[in-house]
Amino acid sequence: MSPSGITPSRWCPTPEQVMILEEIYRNGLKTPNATQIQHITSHLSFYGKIEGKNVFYWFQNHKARDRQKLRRKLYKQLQQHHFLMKRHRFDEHTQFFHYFLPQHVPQLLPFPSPSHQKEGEEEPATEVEGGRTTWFGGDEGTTVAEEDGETTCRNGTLRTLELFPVRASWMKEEEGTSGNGGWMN
Amino acid sequence: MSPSGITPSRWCPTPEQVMILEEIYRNGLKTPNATQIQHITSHLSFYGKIEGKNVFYWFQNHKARDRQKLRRKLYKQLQQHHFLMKRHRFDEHTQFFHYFLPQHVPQLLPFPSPSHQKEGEEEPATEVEGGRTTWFGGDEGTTVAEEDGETTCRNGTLRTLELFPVRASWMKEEEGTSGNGGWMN
DNA sequence: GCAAATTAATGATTTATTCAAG
DNA sequence: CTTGAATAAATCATTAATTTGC
Repeated sequence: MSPSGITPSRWCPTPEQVMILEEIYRNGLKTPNATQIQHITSHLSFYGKIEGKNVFYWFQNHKARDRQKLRRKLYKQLQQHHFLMKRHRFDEHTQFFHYFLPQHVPQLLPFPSPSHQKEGEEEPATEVEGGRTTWFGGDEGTTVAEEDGETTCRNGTLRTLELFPVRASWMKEEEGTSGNGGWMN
Repeated sequence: MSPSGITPSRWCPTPEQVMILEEIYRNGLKTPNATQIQHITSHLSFYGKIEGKNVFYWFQNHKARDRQKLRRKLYKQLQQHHFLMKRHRFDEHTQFFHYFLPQHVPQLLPFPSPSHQKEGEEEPATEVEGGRTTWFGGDEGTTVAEEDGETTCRNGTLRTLELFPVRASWMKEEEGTSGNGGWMN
């Protein structure tokens, strides 16, 4: 590659360029027209080499991956579709409330199968999770510590603890896939 | 510290819990789903009182403040480049200028709130703050057209020369068409 | 050294966006 | 055009660090 000198094979956006593009996108411009592309390009060229097609492709890819991500999320949530029941509580408008709506159903199925790609949308190439290793006890969630009255706020018993498998399989789940199971009761 | 019997009003993570949470985060888990939150919670409960919502909020806050930190950093970079002051001379009579640049670029980076200066960073004192996003709100003289899609071609009043052929389908919302309108250079 | 006063961190809530379905 | 669900941004509130005068 790079036959003549130091010509990169493809556009390498600078952090500023990415940031500005994302901000433009977030502000509502999802598909710029030609004029907009031209102007965005000329402004971004201040931060590095860039041409119109880079901007065009960036918006196309960004929008596509946005939709893809959201669709995958919705798909996973549809897998657990049963437990979308309304509860009426005083805090039902809070963020974490919506997060815990489903009860214990996520445990029924260990996890979404690693090969559950929906039709054409994927790219995850996630290294497959190994055994599901339900290495957590029967703790059922909340407040498992004993109530000894001691608040135990930042008890200084800092010792070299062996971290439990923090790079275990379940952590490798992709970001943004926050399916809502019942983590709160 | 809270004396015995007094329940602290909020979760006070132990150093072990914080360490483990940070380790998990660093290893790539930014938004745990409900099942993951359950697992983390039940394991962290070994080190002290904790419940699911604490884990949930911890990740939310940690991720948000990570982003915030990074955004501040990039903001400084942008600031030293004087991006906000830079304007291209030929922009000022164009559609792009009116509906894109002046209102939106200044608020590209919602930098930290002016009330709380975190780590010795001074307010940039840019006076371009008030404008609310008037993306498509041409209420005054700029009401030439709905300016998405066919640009200025409604009445046949093509005022200036077209820098780009503004007609292609990819301008609408259609991204299936890979044919460019000749804007690629 | 020691608390009151002040400031910085951070846990917990609220508000605004976003996408897509109805 | 409205609504649901998810979540990021912004904000509120409380705890911890620290400064300060004695």
